[in-house]
Amino acid sequence: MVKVSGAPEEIQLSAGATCREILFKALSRKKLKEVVACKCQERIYDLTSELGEDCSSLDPVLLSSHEGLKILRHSAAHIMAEAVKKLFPSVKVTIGPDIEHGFYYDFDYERPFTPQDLEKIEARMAESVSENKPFERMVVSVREAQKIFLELNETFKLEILDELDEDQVSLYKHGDFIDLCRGPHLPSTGYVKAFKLTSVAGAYWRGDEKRPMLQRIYGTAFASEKDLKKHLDRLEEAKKRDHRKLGVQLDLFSFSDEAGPGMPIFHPKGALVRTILEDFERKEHLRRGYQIVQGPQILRRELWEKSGHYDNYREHMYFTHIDDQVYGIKPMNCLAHMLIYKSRLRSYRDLPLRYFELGRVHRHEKSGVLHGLLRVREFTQDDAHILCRPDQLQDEIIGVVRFVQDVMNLFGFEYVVEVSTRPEKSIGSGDAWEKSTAALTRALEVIKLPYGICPGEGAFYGPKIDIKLKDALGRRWQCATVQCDFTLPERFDLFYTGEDGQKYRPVILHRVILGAIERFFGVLIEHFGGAFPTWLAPVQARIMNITGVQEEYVHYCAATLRDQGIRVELDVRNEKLGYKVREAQMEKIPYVLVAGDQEVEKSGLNVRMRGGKNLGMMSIQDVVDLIYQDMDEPFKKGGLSYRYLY
RNA sequence: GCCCACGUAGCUCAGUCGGUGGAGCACUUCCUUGGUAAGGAAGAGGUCACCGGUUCAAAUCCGGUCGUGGGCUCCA
Repeated sequence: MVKVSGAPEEIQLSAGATCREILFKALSRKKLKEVVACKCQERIYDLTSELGEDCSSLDPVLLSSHEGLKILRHSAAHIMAEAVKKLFPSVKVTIGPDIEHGFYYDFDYERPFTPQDLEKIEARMAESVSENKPFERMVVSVREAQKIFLELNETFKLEILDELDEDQVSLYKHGDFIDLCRGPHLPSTGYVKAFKLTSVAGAYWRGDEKRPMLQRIYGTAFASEKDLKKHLDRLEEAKKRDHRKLGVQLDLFSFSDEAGPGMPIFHPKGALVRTILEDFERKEHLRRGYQIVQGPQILRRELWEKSGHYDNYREHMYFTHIDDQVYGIKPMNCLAHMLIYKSRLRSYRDLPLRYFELGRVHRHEKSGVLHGLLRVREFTQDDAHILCRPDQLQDEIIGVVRFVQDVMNLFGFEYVVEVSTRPEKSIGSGDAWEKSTAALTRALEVIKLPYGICPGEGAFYGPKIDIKLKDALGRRWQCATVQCDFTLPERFDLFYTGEDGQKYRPVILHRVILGAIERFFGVLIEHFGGAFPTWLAPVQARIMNITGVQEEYVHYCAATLRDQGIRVELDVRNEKLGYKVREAQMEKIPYVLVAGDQEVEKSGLNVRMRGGKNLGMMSIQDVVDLIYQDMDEPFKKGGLSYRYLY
């Protein structure tokens, strides 16, 4: 017997029955139309699959569900591959999975696809959809599959087959297009009601830059035109939040061809926001037992050799010469911190030592990866190195992760946590890697923070916990990170004197909270859509007069607010009030303070909040208190306390 | 670094078949003194990213360089 969720009774399971047959008995015709696959014990099957005897409960997978959408997109990728093969018979197909917001398929072809090609492919796909061809699943031996793909001259498929361990593989066929594929797929092509090809891009075969460059076509597909339109509208919305666009509009920062790519230039308002962020960080670090330090911008090459950077990180470094000496411009801040530790003997009583530096680093990032403020060549890290005894490691990691949580909550960020393990190019013993990886995961388990694992993604000197934030388009960017390092203490021969008078090696944690101020600022702009919370807003209030009569009064008001640390601007231009209000609104200034004759008479200001809400007239001191309260609000939740005043 | 697309005024964008470059906003001046998202008029503003080629003639066609965008790879 099989229990089908959503059906009133259990269904008799006859040998060789397919999912479709069982669902046919269990569900209404109307509901059945929405079903594209079924799920049994966390595995998803095609409707045409036969159910095993052990299947006791069956979940229909609806087209509108997350899983249904993935199947739809994967099938759309097949339909695209079919269309491409028809239009360009000499292409070779490779792989084509569904991805977060759509799908792609990589092709090997003698020339790149043009936007015009995409239109033709889309038209061909539409034909295939209207023919409503069934997807057929076939299970064959690897040998048979090899024969088929050899005949089709699909060499990439043969390569995949060679690497498979299984004896049997599944093939999917719709019309005359056949593909090696695990599935599952839609019952037929007609289910793909709404799709759009979005872009072409180069992509290396198997993501390896030494292998051939393939042509990747990206597309997206939805269960209905309405959903597709909603998605495209969301993309349009996201563009408005793009930090590069807002950076120009709000006059926060710029890039200049003359200065060079990846070199951000902070304008007064952007520089003020980051100054506040940095000021907050300095105070918060001091509060949490860190010590502020500062190292030089360039250090001798020999020191980079000693640390291992010269061997492992050289291609990302810039070098310069002083007299006959080669100096490396720092891409990381650790070196000087090591020297501070070494500058005197350390006792076990001194540990942990937490050295904090807002360190400006330079890294030679490949030209193709630069991206607004989110990837630049010069940036400032809120970097710290914690030197501690092995028995303190656990608590220190927990302290850092808690710090990250507090700060992310302050801004209201959602984040993803990942543990990255040993990469191919790395230094240190296997034992040290294992120990430090375990220390990281154990810390996350202690504070019950869910995490994923990224195999081989660690830094060359140790494993790490990464905390990633999303930008307006949902792309993930690494911000906070905690990295274990058992090798730097050895390379620098760091030690402390233990209780017994013997020498012991300290352990190092490299860690950042915001990560790079530049990147964090970029993500922050997108997170708030440019409307910074009052404590961070470069201009907190704009004061404006209605006519020239009140000009002297608004100058007085501005001076009064400024005296109490409020960041105010004055707008006394000969313009109508509506015009001045509109401008302040577009600049996303939290408070508009208006003075007309009534306000002058009563020594008050009329308060309009960002977004349009009008609070009416208040005394000047009440306005100051209101803004103070607004500045303090985000900190109350987390038990933090901070106010930037000048 | 690799693949594709793009580069016109401070910003957003027109510019046909190759024939001495346009609009809106912003800016300056003048008029207007107006109560919560754009009052009116006039003016100024460009080596069409840069270099080279084809042509009687190039923003426009071709090549190169630089930069930007979307990906790949890499990473905070």
